[in-house]
Amino acid sequence: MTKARKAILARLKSAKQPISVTELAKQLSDFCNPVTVYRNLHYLENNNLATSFVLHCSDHGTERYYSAKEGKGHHHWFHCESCHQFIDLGGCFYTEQMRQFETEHGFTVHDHTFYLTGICEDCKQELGS
Amino acid sequence: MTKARKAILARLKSAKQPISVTELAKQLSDFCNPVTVYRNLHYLENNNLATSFVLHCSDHGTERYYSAKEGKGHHHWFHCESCHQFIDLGGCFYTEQMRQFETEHGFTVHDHTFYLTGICEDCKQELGS
DNA sequence: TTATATTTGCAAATGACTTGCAAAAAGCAG
DNA sequence: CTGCTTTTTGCAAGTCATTTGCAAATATAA
Ligand SMILES: [Mn+2]
Ligand SMILES: [Mn+2]
Ligand SMILES: [Zn+2]
Ligand SMILES: [Zn+2]
Repeated sequence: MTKARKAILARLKSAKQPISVTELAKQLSDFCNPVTVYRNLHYLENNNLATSFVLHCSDHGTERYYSAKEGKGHHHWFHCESCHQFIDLGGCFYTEQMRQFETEHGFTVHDHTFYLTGICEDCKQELGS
Repeated sequence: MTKARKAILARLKSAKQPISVTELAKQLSDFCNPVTVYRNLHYLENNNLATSFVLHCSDHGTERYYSAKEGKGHHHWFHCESCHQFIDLGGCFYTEQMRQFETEHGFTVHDHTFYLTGICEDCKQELGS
């Protein structure tokens, strides 16, 4: 495992929330090239060391966010469109319902996306109201 | 209301599922410019005549999909990554849970995204297995 | 119909993400 | 350690959805 690879994985592990590639590349900018970040994130995801999802935020547009995959299963998140922090909503609670949909409609689910966007408690206060 | 606007809204209304801007622009290509499609979709959404969401499909990448907003509330969808058709999962059933999350975490939800991706029944057969 | 406001097309820009290619680093055998 | 093979990296350039500036065309108001 190369040092760029190690650094990226370490950064993902130390984060308590998903990070966008843009942000990650910025943080590692004097360590490696953005292209290397992209390539290694693919590598990490293919090797089950990381997971990602695509989220659209009004300020930052559409980006892919990554987290390290350490034991704990699939989580869902709330994203604050003011401070851009994520709040963990806990483990996935849709497995049952997805099975239901599968039998009901005959399709096979490969993946699912669920997230909330809005304003977090702290930002509500800072922005008054 | 201009004729481009009317044509776009008509197309959205006649569709029984969300359409990507790319697809919509292609369908209306000898009628108006893609830029006009983009601009009018923004107009329609701002005026509550259409809704949209961003979805990532392995084949087509990340795109925004639009539907006409005719009475019926917010729906969720399954997207087939083989034939790229959407299957309606019915009206939104998360309002209750979102209120729950709001009180639990103190944030205010402005929007939410939920969708499934996979292979539809027909495509499973065609692709054997 | 004329004046004013809005919309359209075209060309160019943006921004996330990918790709070709040659140099650099990592793995491996001796 | 050393020479050799494989993988990874950086750089430049490309792709693709979406946006923007600007002047011409169209719609709306007077
Ligand atoms: Mn954000
Ligand atoms: Mn698709
Ligand atoms: Zn916040
Ligand atoms: Zn299908």
